[in-house]
Amino acid sequence: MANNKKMVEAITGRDEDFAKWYTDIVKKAELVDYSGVKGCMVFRPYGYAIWENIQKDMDRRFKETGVENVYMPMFIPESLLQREKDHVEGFAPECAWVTIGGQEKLTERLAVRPTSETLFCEHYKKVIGTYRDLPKLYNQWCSVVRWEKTTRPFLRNSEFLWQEGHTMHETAEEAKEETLRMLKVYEDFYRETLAIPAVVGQKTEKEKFAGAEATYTIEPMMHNGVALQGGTSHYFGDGFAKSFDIKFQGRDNKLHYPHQTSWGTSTRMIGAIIMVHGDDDGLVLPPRISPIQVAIIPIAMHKEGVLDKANELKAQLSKVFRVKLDDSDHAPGWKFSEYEMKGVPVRVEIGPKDIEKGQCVIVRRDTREKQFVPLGELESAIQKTLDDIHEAMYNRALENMKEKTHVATTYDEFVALGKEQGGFIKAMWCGDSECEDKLKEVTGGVKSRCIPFEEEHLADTCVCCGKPAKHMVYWGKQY
RNA sequence: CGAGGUGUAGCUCAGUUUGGUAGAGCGCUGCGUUCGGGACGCAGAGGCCGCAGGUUCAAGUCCUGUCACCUCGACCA
Repeated sequence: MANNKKMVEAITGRDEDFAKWYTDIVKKAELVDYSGVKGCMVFRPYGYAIWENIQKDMDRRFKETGVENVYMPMFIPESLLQREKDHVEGFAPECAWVTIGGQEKLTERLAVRPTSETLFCEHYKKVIGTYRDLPKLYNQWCSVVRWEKTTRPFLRNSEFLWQEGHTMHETAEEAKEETLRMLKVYEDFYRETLAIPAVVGQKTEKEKFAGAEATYTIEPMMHNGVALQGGTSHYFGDGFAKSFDIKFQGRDNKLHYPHQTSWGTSTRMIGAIIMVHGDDDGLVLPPRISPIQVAIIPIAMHKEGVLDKANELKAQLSKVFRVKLDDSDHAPGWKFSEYEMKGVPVRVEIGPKDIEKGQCVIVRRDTREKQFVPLGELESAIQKTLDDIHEAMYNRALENMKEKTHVATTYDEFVALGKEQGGFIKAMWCGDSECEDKLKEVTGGVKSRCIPFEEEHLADTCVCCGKPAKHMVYWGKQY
């Protein structure tokens, strides 16, 4: 096989057809399978293992801030969903409804939860009585259902797995702090665990969550210049508390409404991993969530001692890493490609020549860099390589994000960038949603992503209407 | 939800125009030879042609309907 040829033939080139490349990876890396219901997918072991590793890491981070896990029912009576006006308007159009139970028609139809604010509120009403009951910091891992028109694995599913945190606080300040604290948890998780950089900031009025007072978001940039809403954190004020009549007796012996937050991330993060890090040969998984961190490939394993040595390495490395020894009778070259397609960060090759010299070969997935390592130093070499890979993956993603971030100071610039370049566009904005509508219209889908925490002053006037600018906004097309 | 496309073996697809015995490559199973970038030989298994109706002596092929998937819009995590 020629040196510069793609190693894996089964996957469409990334720059050739990004959408097809994405679907190829999802299938070939055995992440999911389609089911008989539109937009509902089977998580295969390898795909689910990624989710489990994500859960484990995030869950630890949540709990370190004092969050407790709970589980709410999956059905929401229609009357309950309707208690908060903006909320129901936002979600009712994409609800799945249960109207029959067994043989009986239900007197009130039940929504399959699209999100659980209303259920948490109903419960909080019962368990919050005094300021001593606050804060309440609950999270649940579950699936939710939204009847989407067009679906894509991980990015847009009818049913998807996620976590939703819902908290109640004594004061608005505390709730606001919590909203930003959890956004920071997401940001840290993306950087430290997924090796994905992102823009963080506040959603505009038009883009904020149904029923929220403020919505914050983390927006990573995909390799093809399309943004993805990677997680959101909402401050609700006491709006839901009023709608649901949740009150507590304060330190002043008077009744008060508590202040609320919610925050969520979903299996969409797996889509982000694929689209930020993947290459022409398949997945490239961040080492910290990769189900297999080290794939051991024995070379000429029929030869005396090879398999024994490979097993020995496996036993030794398994104490520290997630390890797979592939002793199937596929040719080594086949195995190389297989684990590259699945994004395994480090491959260890061990063959007769290595054993003779007391060494082995380690190869990193992201750069394919090969390294001969004495067996005695294998563990530390792998640890270092995994850390290096994480670092390099983050830096490449950051580079891509920077490269795809443009500045527009005039309307014409904005339209040209939006139509031709993709990526983020930084531009000033007056604060009117009419300008958001117009820019989206003329660019074919560029929307405001967020107002970043760190704004720059690029110009005095709105890029769209020319009125005085209030904010710098990141704009872009999104999944 | 609008426009277009596709459903035939595990996968990629031919066969549909002109109705007449279900096909290829890859993969899979067994045996042997191989093994440092998707090895080779021989022998095999595998299909209610997405699903439901209809037309016909006869339907993968024609007609209705339906479901799923893909691409592009509108909507959304």
